[in-house]
Amino acid sequence: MTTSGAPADLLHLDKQICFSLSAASRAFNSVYRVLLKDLGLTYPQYLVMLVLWEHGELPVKAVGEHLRLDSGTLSPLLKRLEAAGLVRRERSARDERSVEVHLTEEGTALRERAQRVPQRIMAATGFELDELRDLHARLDRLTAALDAAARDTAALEETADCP
Amino acid sequence: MTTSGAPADLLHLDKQICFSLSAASRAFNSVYRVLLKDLGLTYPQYLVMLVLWEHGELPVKAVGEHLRLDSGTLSPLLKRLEAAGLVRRERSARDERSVEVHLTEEGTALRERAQRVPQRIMAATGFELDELRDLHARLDRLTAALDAAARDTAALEETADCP
DNA sequence: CGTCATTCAGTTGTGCACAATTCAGTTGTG
DNA sequence: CACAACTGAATTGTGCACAACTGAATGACG
Repeated sequence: MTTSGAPADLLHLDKQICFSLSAASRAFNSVYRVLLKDLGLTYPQYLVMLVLWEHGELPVKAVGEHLRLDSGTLSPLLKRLEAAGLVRRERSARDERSVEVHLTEEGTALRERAQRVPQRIMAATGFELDELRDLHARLDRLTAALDAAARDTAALEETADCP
Repeated sequence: MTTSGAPADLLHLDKQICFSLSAASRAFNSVYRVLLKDLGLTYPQYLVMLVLWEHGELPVKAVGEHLRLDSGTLSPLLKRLEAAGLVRRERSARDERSVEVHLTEEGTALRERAQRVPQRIMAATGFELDELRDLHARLDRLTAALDAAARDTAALEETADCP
């Protein structure tokens, strides 16, 4: 595949598609930011709280697996949640390497106030529930494919010239 | 609308949907990161270059409008592109407030090597062109709705209790 | 003509994402 | 038991997103 086989059109299309994903992500982020300001949470902090509300106490590692975030992102984020009084972090007794994240009473209580967030987000999207679910499914399929491609870096490196 | 009207299910669904968007965005980012390493570009830098390749020289302001990014993000990013020798920044003669971003020869030449990126991305997604276009359209519609909602913060603040 | 609001780029500060590294704790193997 | 390999969290450094602010240049209006 030579470069001349890929017209500028493709670059233009790429701009539209990759831009629309990052724009959508930032737009979502910005709407969540407004709604979450009341709760004193950022969007990633909200995601962490959702995981904890759903599963109760979890090791940092497990939180990271649910959200695909590593310790480099989670450690400072969890410290901020702890400083805000929403969680406690405690070294696990059975494995001293592991740190368990517990909800405080305040953290548990915040769930009540968070209940109204999703509906307001849905209202802001103007999408029907079905449509959101459909989008959700597509995005997950996309993510799975991209992850597979990223994991197999070598294959990705060669797609351009080794069929 | 009371909180008891919003069952925990909605929080669970919200987790799935908002998580899948941020996950998709990060997965895309990570695949682009691999492909763009060759070109010495990050993903946002690539977006800026796409805009410049398409439109030629532009004031910083215009670049920001194309990508919905503000000067706080663009100023340091453009400095890095300048340090890499891909663009020059020059105060506009006719309006000294404005800074025009020009492609250098090197920046223009990079376009050739960028041509192959979109196809490799598409291969990584495993999506057909039509499907990507469809996703693109949905995401844009979503972004437009979210932007409208965010812009009208007051309305958003009230959706929960003031019909 | 001078003042004042606006516009544009840049800076500062906070928070997130991620790669790379560090370090303590754990586990497997000889 | 000893030692190597691994694991989990934290730290460091780079870059992006965005809010809030600064400061210079412009333009409008009295």
